[in-house]
Amino acid sequence: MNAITEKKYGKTALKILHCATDLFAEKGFDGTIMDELADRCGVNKASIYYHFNDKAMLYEVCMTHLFKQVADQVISQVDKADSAEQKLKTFIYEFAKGAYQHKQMPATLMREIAAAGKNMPIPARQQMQRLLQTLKAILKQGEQLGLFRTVDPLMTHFMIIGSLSFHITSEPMRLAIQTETKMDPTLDEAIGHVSELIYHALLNN
Amino acid sequence: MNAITEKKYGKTALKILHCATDLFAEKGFDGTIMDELADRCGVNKASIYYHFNDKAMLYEVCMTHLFKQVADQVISQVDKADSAEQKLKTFIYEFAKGAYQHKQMPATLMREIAAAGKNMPIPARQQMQRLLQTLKAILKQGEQLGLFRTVDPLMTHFMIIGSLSFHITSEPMRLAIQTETKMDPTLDEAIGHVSELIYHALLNN
Amino acid sequence: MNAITEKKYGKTALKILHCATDLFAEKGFDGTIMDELADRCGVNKASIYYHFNDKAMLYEVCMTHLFKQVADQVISQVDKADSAEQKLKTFIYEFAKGAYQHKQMPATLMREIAAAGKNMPIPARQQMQRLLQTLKAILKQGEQLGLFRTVDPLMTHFMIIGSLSFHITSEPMRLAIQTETKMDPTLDEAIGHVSELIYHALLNN
Amino acid sequence: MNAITEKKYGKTALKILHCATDLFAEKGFDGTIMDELADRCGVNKASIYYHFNDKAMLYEVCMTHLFKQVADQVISQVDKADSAEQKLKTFIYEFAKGAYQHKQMPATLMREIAAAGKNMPIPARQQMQRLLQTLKAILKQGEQLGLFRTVDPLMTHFMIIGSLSFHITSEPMRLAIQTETKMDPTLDEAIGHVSELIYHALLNN
DNA sequence: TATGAATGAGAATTCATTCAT
DNA sequence: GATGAATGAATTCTCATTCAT
Repeated sequence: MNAITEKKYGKTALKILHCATDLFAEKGFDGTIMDELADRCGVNKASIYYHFNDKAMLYEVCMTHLFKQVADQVISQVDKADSAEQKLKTFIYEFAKGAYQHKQMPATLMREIAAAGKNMPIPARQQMQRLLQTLKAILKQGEQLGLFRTVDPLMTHFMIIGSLSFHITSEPMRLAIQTETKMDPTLDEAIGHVSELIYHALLNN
Repeated sequence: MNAITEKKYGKTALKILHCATDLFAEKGFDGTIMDELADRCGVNKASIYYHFNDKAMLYEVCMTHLFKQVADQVISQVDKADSAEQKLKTFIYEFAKGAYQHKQMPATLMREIAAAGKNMPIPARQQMQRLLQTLKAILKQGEQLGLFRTVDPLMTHFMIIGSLSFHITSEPMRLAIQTETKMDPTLDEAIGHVSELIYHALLNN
Repeated sequence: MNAITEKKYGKTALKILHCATDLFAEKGFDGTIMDELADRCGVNKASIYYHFNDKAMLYEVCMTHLFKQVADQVISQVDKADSAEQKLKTFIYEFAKGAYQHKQMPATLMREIAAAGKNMPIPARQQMQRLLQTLKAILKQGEQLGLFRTVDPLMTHFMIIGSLSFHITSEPMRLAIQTETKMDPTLDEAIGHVSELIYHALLNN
Repeated sequence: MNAITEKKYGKTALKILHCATDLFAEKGFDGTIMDELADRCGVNKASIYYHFNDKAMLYEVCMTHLFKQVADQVISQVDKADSAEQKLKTFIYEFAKGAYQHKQMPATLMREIAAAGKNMPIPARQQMQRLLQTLKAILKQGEQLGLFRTVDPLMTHFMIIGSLSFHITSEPMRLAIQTETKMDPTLDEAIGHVSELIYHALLNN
């Protein structure tokens, strides 16, 4: 049971939340139109305002839940891993999986970063901070053990989430572009490739 | 002399084009307001419509020129390099430099990829294709020489532009976040780090 | 209860429809300004767009209802008449009366014919077709009985609606021009004169 | 040599005048856009303002010339006719011919009458007055000689110009409507029919 | 809670007209 | 006289938000 499906939201509110998360990811905050949202979820427009105060608030709730889901998942799995090496692999893998499963997240993240985070709701931003802190700890530990090259953690963080976000979000474009009728790799293969690539980049030697 | 400053556009049109490119990168297509644009460039709003037919057309011209500049620069430098290894390094380095110098480009690219390319003007998209083709050729050559690991070129392409776009675009956020008062690396250092990281990921062994 | 006042339209929509029909007749499609319309009916401009999608759609609804009203009235009365002679008289008289009562109709008709019907909404045009078919049937019947001269029905149709439209629509001009202070004939007198004139023109001998 | 082709207008001005007359007839004053006009005559927009002060002035010149041409032709021919009967026939015939040859005239007339003459430039209106006075004289004479029925001259005037204007202007619509592939009558046949019809209506007995 | 209707404040676009050359 | 560029004042249409029921 994820954050959004929890207690406090009724059936209508949940419908709104899900459609809104999709729509915001698809069109961005400015490109999302409340009428269209209402149509999409088959809910009266005024209902949206009844359940969420306004567009900005709705955005905040959507984004916070979206980012929290992924952050929670990544962090909880990382915590279970033993070695720095395993933790790093887990971090990459779980972030990739979370982003794959919640494609609205990398899409939104890209828009927000493009906008220099000016529209990113604070609570959503905090979720990204949690992930960054987690990575920092892993890198520090691995570095101290001589496993990883010494890298700037922030730069590394953005490389990981950047590579994966681009990779995942560009899937529809890739399929459209691909002239050779080569099948796109499966979810796990793709994640595997990308995370290996990144992991490779960080590894000492 | 880059594409935009060429003949064909007068002083006013150029002013509009430059401001618009900035504004679109900053706020996205939907977030950009024509009144604000007119104000920014100190031009009458109707003038914008005189020179460019509408917002969409203006966007197309801006984006095409923006992407063409970077693509031209990358490709021309890659062509000058000798070995596959040097070409790859050049590709990464020049893309990074171009994106650094034209920060509107990675920002826009991120928004467009987030929108699954649905708003990306065709001519701008073609510039990205040129870059992809260039990388493909490099990877093929390097692979045949046994220098590079066998990687999916599309995936690799997105990793390179994804990492760098995130890195460059997140600069303001990084500066804001950075609690420790550590100086941000200089342009060349930053580019160097990131490109080395990526290069490392692709290298055999 | 006429077509416009029927169910389907609420109070506000009806107000808009009535004012718009007047304004379109007065100023034509291009001369009608939405702000002015909003002011005239004391309704917010956005309400117009809420009820009718855009200016063109509003025009279509207005015109269709306007022409339908007159066509319905004419045709239902013609159906009640017995002889071809009576039917022709009824046709002319009822069209004249309808046009007199709904002066927006001849005015609009004139503009539309002047524009070669290029802006006439299809459903409104169909109402004119119904009238033409009705007249055709009358003329055919009267001709077969040897009552009417053999005339081109289309030409006759345009003569009837042309004469009456000009007559009715020119009323304000006539009143303005008329130097001699002769009272304008009453509604029925005027209709009587004109329709007699036309009737005369068609009659055998 | 008609009024427009006379001395005072150069080649460019004449081109503008002709195109403008067409365009005004086609789209009306409000529907005519100066850019479109400039395009149509292949003349720079500023040139139009150089030759004619503004849109209203251009309209006045066009309309005055247009209406004067027809009025002159009708009146000069009527003057040549002997009997009241001949004069009436000539009036109808020449008006029809003039309107046929200058189709912009009936089209404009219809729009102007629909607008209750509110936009009709004074000089153009005066041309219509000249025609009306001519008809009045004819009718009076014919009436006194017992040839014509006693009819309201204004009403009669509008019937004549109304019938003919509708007939002439509706030609494209008639051709479009005509399901039976019956040829449209030739110019003279059509004029003959309509004028006979009208003449019939006025004749005593 | 839900909904159709309403609305003020925009935002895109158009258009007659003017200006500088 | 001619022309490309510029512009202020509309004008159409949109959209987040609120209201009444």
